[in-house]
Amino acid sequence: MNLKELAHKLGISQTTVSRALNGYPEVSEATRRKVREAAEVHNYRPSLRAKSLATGRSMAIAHVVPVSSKHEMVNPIFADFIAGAGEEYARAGYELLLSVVADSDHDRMYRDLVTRKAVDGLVVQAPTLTDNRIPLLADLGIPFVVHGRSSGVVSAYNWLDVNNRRAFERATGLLLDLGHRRIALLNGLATLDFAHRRSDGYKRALLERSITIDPELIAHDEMTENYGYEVARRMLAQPNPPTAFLVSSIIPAIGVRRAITDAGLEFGREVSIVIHDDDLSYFRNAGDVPLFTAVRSSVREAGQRAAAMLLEIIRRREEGIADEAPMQILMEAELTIGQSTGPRALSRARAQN
Amino acid sequence: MNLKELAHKLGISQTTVSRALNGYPEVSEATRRKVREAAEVHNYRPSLRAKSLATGRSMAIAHVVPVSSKHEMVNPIFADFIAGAGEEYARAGYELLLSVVADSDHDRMYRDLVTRKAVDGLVVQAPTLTDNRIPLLADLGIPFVVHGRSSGVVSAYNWLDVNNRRAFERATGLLLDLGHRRIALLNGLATLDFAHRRSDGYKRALLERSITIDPELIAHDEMTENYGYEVARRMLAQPNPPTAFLVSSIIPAIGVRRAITDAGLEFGREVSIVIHDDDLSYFRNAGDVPLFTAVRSSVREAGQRAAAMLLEIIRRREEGIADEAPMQILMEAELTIGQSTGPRALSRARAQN
DNA sequence: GATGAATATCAAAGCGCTTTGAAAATTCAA
DNA sequence: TTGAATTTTCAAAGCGCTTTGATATTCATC
Repeated sequence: MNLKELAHKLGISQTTVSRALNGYPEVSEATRRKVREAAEVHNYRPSLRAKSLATGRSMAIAHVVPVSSKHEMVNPIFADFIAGAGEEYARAGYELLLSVVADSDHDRMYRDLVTRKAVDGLVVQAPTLTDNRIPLLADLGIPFVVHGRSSGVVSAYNWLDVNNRRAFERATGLLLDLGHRRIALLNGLATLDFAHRRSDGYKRALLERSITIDPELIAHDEMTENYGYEVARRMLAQPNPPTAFLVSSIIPAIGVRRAITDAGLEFGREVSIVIHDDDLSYFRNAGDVPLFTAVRSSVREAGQRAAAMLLEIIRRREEGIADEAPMQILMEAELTIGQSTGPRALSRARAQN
Repeated sequence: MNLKELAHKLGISQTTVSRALNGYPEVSEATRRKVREAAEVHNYRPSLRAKSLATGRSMAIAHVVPVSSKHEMVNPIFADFIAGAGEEYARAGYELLLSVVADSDHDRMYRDLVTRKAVDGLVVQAPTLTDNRIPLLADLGIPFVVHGRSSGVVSAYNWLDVNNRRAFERATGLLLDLGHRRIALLNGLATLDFAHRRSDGYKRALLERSITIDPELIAHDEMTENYGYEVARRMLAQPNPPTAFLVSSIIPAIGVRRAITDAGLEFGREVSIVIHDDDLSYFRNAGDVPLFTAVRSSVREAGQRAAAMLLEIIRRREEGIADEAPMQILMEAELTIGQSTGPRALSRARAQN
């Protein structure tokens, strides 16, 4: 059933049917009701393709999720981010186009999506230190929002980010307050911008207390469980092992915990952990006293808000509202104390048994 | 730059340009080359919307991923499944449309996607025991592939599944061979079909050895880390605790492991675990001797093969090849021994210390 | 009852591509 | 050299919708 047939069936022009269904005012309530009923009865839905060709809008947003070219991995936190964004898109009648693409092909992918007019807007995930996707998209002139920031990009753009520096500065501060001096940082991939902001926060807190930074205690990699395990195991076997770990995600933190217990040490007593908690739905760090002490920021909420921001940008552009200052949201992480942290005094005492 | 402009620029008709770019034979090599070059220079890409309207194909596949309505969770294994499928789609020039929708809205979503002609095919995820999406899609007459099966659906349909029954029968058999008699099963949501097949395999293995099934040792829920932890903790505190756990995913298994060590028991010695391993990229159960003994089947490969199957079905339909028997692939899981299993004799001896 | 404004409907053009059926250009055989 | 066969190109129709500009209808006003 298409528009033509429906109009014919009703003995009304296509114009009127189209207007009736799209809520235009220049159609009488009587006909509007008749049209609505007929559409319902015959289960009529306008063809998306025809509609988007006619309107010039495709009512779709693309998320290009990077797949690590080395390891062919796709980060599970995207699942929650996309769930949040998808919710918002569904509400507004947008579709979500997902491309899983090796980092190296991102440029071509974005260019393609834009020049083929596949989508009305884009979300950029996991920006690197100087991410050339940002100038590229700005150049292509399509609305986009970055989840995170790219320190090396000077031009202004729309982004939504967590205050990673502050979060990690606070987390480090907490461990310092507990007396820890050898604090390991298990960070994400060194190419990613957020990892640098986290390092910055960590280092700033240490330097403020005049503690020299030991590069041996800093690791960068894909945030898998196994990475957490292997690095923690190695570090704990050192002559002067860390008494605390700051871990960029709950997933490697699970590995760190495993390494701690494997080494016969007591988690949260002899060795402390603070994590960045994305509030992943399958890894809720919940409970009265959650397992991990954490700086928490829901990635699902980030997805939802990034999507809302993008839709707002698109709306404004369509209404011809002049491009004002770019939209930028900085979310603060909240610190919650769990079972994974304790004073260093105790841990040293125990370790000396 | 659109087709008309490009054709005008070349002083050639749109027809010829279109044919040249789409590789039709009725165009001379000389003009084809000229057209290709010009397209390259002016960065011309045909508009997806116009193309799909003209051809009737939208070159897109939808995956509707269920979000648990109770808990608003989205399963991280979809990330890997979709990565596998996305790879295949990209290769064939298809887009992936992702809808994250509460179970209750699936019907409407599917109906919408089809009647609005948004996609050429669909993948059905996480089928329930008698999943009404299958007859619905068959009725709508659109190509689709089910990841998993639905026991209550009698009509034939295209699916790709792991032999869950066999896998769990083997896994249970292994634990029985090791002398375990109290074996707990931590399954997925009871509404999902795969959970029943796994239960079946488990029960069959027990009954074959005349071991009565203790419903107290069977749990069903969303496969989170916390679920594994809580259930295992409760079971281990029982008067007659299990000596082994069969766990439906590596994620709750991590929780089970936590409960075991929390209880002061030795993982892999006093209490054994066998998992179903989806080979998730961020939770690789790898190494010379992997952490968990597992029946493994890569969900990423499943995604890739399901996508390939769907594209083949679409291809056949387009070429007017008569609808033959539906396509069905049953993948066998492979059993690998890890550090998480040991004989019961030892575990009992230890437990009695 | 005539006039103008407001309201309701319509026919037709256009979105950017593919594809059909016809025409033009080229090749080949006689 | 000519006519048929073949190859190459083209103009125009059509995909299913929205939207423009025009027309028909209703209503209030003088």
